[in-house]
Amino acid sequence: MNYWLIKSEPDTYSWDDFVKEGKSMWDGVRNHTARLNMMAMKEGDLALFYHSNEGKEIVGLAKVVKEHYPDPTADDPRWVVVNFVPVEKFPKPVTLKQIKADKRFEDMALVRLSRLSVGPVKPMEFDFIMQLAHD
DNA sequence: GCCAACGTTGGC
DNA sequence: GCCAACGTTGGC
Repeated sequence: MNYWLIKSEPDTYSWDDFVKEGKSMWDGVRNHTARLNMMAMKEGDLALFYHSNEGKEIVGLAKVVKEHYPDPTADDPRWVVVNFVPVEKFPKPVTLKQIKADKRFEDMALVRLSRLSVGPVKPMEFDFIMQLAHD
């Protein structure tokens, strides 16, 4: 089981939109590093759902229900999508500010590669986030 | 609105 | 194949 973090601008696609749809095809990723991460995702992997730009906080948890397949919105068939379903909305969203202030997250991809839209999360980091999101 | 980080493009 | 110029993303 691996853990991930996926970013979305809430103006474009928010957590509420995601819940309303019940399922999401994560399309539009046009970055090679992000693509590699998507291709490494397995069914059942968990992903933190982050609101970039507006909010700048991790708002909930999603689960991979379908592994990578070609992105129907792309000209080039090498771009891929993954399907997610919502698992849980966090009672206490974890803000980027909190994460940056906490030494346990200093090596986190979210902090070090701020522009990466789909990044890995270490099991320890995932556990800490889950604690912050629920206490 | 600015700027840093990063990716892409195009001239050489 | 290098690198400068430019565009985009995302935090502040």
